[in-house]
Amino acid sequence: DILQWDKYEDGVKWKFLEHRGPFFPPEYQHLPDNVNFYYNGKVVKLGLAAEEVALFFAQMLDHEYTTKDVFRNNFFKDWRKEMTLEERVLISDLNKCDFRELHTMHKEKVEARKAMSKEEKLVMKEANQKIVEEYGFCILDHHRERIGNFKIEPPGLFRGRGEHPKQGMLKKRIQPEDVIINCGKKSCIPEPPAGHHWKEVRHDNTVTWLASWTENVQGSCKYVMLNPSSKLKGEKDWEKYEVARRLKSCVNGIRQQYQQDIKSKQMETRQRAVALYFIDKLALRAGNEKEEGETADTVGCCSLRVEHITLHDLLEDKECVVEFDFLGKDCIRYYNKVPVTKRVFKNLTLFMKNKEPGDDLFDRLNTCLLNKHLSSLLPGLTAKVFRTFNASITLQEQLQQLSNKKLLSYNRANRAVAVLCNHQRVPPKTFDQSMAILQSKIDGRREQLALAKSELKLAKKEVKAHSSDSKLQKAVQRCEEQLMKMEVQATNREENKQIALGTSKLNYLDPRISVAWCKNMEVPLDKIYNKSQRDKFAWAVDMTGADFIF
DNA sequence: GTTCACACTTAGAAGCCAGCTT
DNA sequence: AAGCTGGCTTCTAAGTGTGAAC
Repeated sequence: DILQWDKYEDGVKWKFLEHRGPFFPPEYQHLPDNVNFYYNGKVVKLGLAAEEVALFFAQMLDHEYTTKDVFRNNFFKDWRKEMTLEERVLISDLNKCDFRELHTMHKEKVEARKAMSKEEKLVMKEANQKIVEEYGFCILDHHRERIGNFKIEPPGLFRGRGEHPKQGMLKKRIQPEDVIINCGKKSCIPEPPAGHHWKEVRHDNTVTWLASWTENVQGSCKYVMLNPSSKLKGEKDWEKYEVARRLKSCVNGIRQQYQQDIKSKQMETRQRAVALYFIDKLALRAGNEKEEGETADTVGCCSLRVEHITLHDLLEDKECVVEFDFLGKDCIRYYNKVPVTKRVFKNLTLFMKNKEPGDDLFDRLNTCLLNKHLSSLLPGLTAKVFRTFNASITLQEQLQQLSNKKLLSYNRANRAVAVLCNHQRVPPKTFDQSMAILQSKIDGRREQLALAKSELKLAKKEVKAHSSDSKLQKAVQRCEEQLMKMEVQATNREENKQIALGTSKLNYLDPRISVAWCKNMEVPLDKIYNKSQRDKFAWAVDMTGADFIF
């Protein structure tokens, strides 16, 4: 059933689609009378609009964001737009604003929520479930499917990543009048909230979204779409991995070709070949152009600048080393020292000749040209397929090599992929502390084991009575098992310190590799995938046997 | 060609909660 | 019973890639 993804004519994604429309956050309510905002030491009663935005800022007072100049300036500028004329005349300096009472009130509210009784929490939970039940599902071609993000994003202050020029700007409240509904012609049209109307109701079955609106900070479109567990998303996921498998069968030829292309007389071809070499070898992202000043300064392969690489004829006993140092997606730093072929090295020297640090490394190349070339080599091939392919093939090879210690091996293999894809995380604040605790537990257990062992020895010597013997034997065994478990946990945790495994698991690793491995190793699938991951990969669980090869 | 709009995937942070220890 | 921790969920920003308009 799942394999019928091409059952409709070109571009048609569904025949029937019915849903309740998105769920809107509650309207803002005025602050209680005893909570005050102060300007220049004096109480100022703000109007509804200005007060709401003030509270957004107040809530973030503990966050580093509110100390940054860009954030503060953007916030203040947008906040003033929400003020009445009178408020705007009065409030001209953010430094004279005192939000502390609002901040305290917010923290107390959070505390109060935490301190709720079990019964109260249950009431809340049930109310939430009712909302999910009502708004969280749709009917798509006879199937009831979960919607991913059925809630309209509440207003707040924009939190960009890294040095984002728009951080702190006001993200405005979305009204039904801003929202486009997409549903089937023959379905019930969702009812807008009382007294409101939709911006538009359309019936476009060539797209998969159920509702959309334009966000005011970046001017981009936001969509309400299905959950990853849905059939529609599952089919798309399966297709993605099938393209990657097709790449596997012709990657040798493609590699030979770009090695040849590096010698081309055409500069464009040579740049394309070197870029592809990086994308294949280092799993770099494509690197689309970005509008300057609109977002944080990040790059991918095609948008690398001269300042992002340093060439070393010799570095740490290796010849022809390229040192990469740049900010990638989400401002995650990519730092790597990579020995490359002489030919690549010579070309990079040439590409950098007579250029300033801020100039493009590949001045004749962009992602469009690269992808056009790739799709001529294999239909459906684009730059990002290399990431999927290299991630999945790495997992498969690693699992073959490390087939001894089961779960630890799987995590190691997963980790190798995460390192390749540069999926990082900030180590948890309490990391060192919790490692120390675990270590002391291990030490304690080790002592216990030694004790149990010597007791057993003694018992064997002194008494021949096997009843007490087997009891001690069991104690030793249990101790050993627990010790082993903790040691594995410690190794895992240490090796995972700065690495995020989730992203590759969810987006790059063909789940059929993992399903087949579980079957072969007799490891239960839930040791590898939690509930939502099993739901997302239901298609793979269904179709995969122990003999699957990527 | 170049730009822009659009639709969709990929991403880390933050929030939340169950289950453990103390 | 309270506090902590780690895993899971939610959130939404930030990418990729295509096709139409200019």
